[in-house]
Amino acid sequence: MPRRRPGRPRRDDQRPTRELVLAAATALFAERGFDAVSVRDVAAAAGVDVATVAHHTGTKAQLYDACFARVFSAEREAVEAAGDRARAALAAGPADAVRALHDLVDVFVDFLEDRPETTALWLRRWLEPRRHTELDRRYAAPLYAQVEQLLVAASAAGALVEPAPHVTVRSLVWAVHGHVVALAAGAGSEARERREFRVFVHRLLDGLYPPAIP
Amino acid sequence: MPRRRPGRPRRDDQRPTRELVLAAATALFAERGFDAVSVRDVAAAAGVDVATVAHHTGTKAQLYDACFARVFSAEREAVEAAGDRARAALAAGPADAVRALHDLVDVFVDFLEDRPETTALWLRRWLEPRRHTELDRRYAAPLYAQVEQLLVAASAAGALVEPAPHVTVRSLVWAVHGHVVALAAGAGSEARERREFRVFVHRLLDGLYPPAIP
DNA sequence: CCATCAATCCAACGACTGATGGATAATCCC
DNA sequence: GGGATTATCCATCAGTCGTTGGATTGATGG
Repeated sequence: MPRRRPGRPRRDDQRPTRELVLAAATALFAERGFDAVSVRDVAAAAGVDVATVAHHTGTKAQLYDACFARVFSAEREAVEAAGDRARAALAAGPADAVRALHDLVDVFVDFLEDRPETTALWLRRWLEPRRHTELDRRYAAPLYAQVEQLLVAASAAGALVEPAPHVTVRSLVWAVHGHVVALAAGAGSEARERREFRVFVHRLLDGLYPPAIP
Repeated sequence: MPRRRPGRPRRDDQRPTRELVLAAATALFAERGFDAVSVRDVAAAAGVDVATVAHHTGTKAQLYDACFARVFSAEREAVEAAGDRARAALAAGPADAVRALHDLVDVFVDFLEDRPETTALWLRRWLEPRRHTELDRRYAAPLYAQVEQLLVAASAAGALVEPAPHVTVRSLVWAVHGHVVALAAGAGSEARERREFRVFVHRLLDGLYPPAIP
């Protein structure tokens, strides 16, 4: 390992240092949590010095927040893009709306399956008593509202009263998180688990909110 | 605050010290997690010295494990007691089996609503990459198997093929955890949230596995 | 070519961590 | 009563933590 001397190397030859640090920190925080990761760990994983981490991302808490903002923004963008497609289908009629709802949920499941660190960070964040209110407002609430709106629109003649849509959406999201955690634990065939979970989700939607057009 | 001198006070006048320490540690670990709680924090919360904590519960890791064993054993006992009642009803016929299934789920929801620290500890434990396999084997798997067995027995003529029962049970459990976290976040009326979540759960069961006798 | 600035590393500070050896006092058993 | 045991606290150790001041090197702009 060539010891790098102080000064100013590493520029333009690869990704900016800040991105290196954020990627390394995200992986570590997702795996071990805030308190079990030291800034020195992050620095070592990124191949830089602790002071360089501080220079680019400030304090440890700010680094943590930056990781969250990065991951959750990606999630929200993916869901909102699918939401736009769903809203377009909504105008076409209830049958298309039902299909759009299922597509939206599929996008969400696909996203979290491909990026398990998102689930890990979500769960860790929910466990922080101070943070999760702000988290709910900035990321969860808009996402939930989108699925909820689609749920109501897709229900038969909009006559949806119970179960309350927000409860259904929340439970669905948590079921996905549980699915991702189970996948990470690696019990059984992964492909089969993925398939069966999708069956569950779609049956759940159809069972709770029967399509208007059978 | 009367400074206690060394020696041997506190016996028989209240709960044993070990129980005091475990209760304090459980509350702290559930709220902040393993790494954010120091042994000194636990000692202060229990009103004893750090060395006393070590004397009764060993190292910090052993203390953590003791808290888990205590909480999860209580959970398993509650569910198994309800499981026994359910198995008794099972012999009476499919209609009673359906009711027994709903009762079992209600017991589970009640338990976690009353003891939110159980959910917090579960989630934290799932996030530990090394631990959750053993956790799954010792606590989760038997619990899941019990609900799963009841699910199959309660389904119409046992013709249950999909969605796979274990996926349903896992999703149900995670939905309950999400419900408890949302309750802790304190959004909206708590009584209403509890009621609506129960509606959701029972509709889910009826929708996915229609009772044999309508 | 020189002044300015950005990026990096080294070294260190004070605070806190988990753990433990040893002193002290109450209880138990004979 | 007196030794043995148990329970408690005090003091301290070595290690790690997050953070920062300052030195060093390269790029940039005139």
